[in-house]
Amino acid sequence: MKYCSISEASAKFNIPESTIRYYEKKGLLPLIERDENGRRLFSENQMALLETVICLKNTHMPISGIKQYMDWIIEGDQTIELRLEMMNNHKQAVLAEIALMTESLKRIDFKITRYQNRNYNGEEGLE
Amino acid sequence: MKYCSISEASAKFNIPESTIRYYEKKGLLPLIERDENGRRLFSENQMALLETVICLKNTHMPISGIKQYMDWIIEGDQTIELRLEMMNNHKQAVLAEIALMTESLKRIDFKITRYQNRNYNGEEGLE
DNA sequence: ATACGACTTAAACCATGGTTTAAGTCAACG
DNA sequence: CGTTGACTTAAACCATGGTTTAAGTCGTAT
Repeated sequence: MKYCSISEASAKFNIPESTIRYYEKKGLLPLIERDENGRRLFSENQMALLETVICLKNTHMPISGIKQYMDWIIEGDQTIELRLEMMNNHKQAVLAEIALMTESLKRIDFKITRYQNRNYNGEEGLE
Repeated sequence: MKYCSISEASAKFNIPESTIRYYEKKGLLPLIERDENGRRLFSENQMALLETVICLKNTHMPISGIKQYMDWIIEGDQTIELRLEMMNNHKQAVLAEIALMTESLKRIDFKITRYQNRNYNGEEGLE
């Protein structure tokens, strides 16, 4: 099994080392091993967990939620129902956010079109 | 022309009055009129501008960016090119963010499926 | 030997985006 | 007349999510 240093993990996922340390301190990355000098060793399992953290972060789950999820993973199989429910809820929240952004983007597109055509016919106000 | 009070604007867009005041203080809502007692009066134009602020906020434009856009609106037609460029750039940023969220959602969906089927065949690690 | 680079820690610091508080003004209602 | 409700202000406060700093340890290359 190959292990990664923090710099390799940082480079692989393109996030600062300081952020990885911060995540560990916040409990998002439990069970990270250390070498004989106290340096973090990321196993493939840990790299997968880090990728999961990033994935949840990309979809705007708060730190507290990610921590809860990670705590449940560590607890083991008896938390699968809880994790399933959490991911289902999160999925709905993400879909709602994407829908809101997509809707807002329509209005932005409308502005772009208006600016491109300079359609100011007196009905449009200031914008 | 009908005017709205801050409480009506708050109710219409479902955001706290304190947030509207904060936006005005930050320069996102310029030229708001006042009645003889100093209370804010939102014209239809102002309501449209507030909706624009909310739209940009929904798509995660920072306050500083929204302020720049509003400043350009106040400046008038000579800033149309700048506004067009800004909205085009912002649109690309929003599309990129939606793409990232959509991609991350795929991984979440994969977890959901795995939890539903309880497919733990020894190759999956802890999750 | 020493200096460099990669790492460690705890704690301080920072930006962003609001929210809350305290103190006050005004108009209308009982 | 007084109190209630809707509003005003400036300033303090807060949560979130990191980032930076300072001081130190280790292994390796010169």
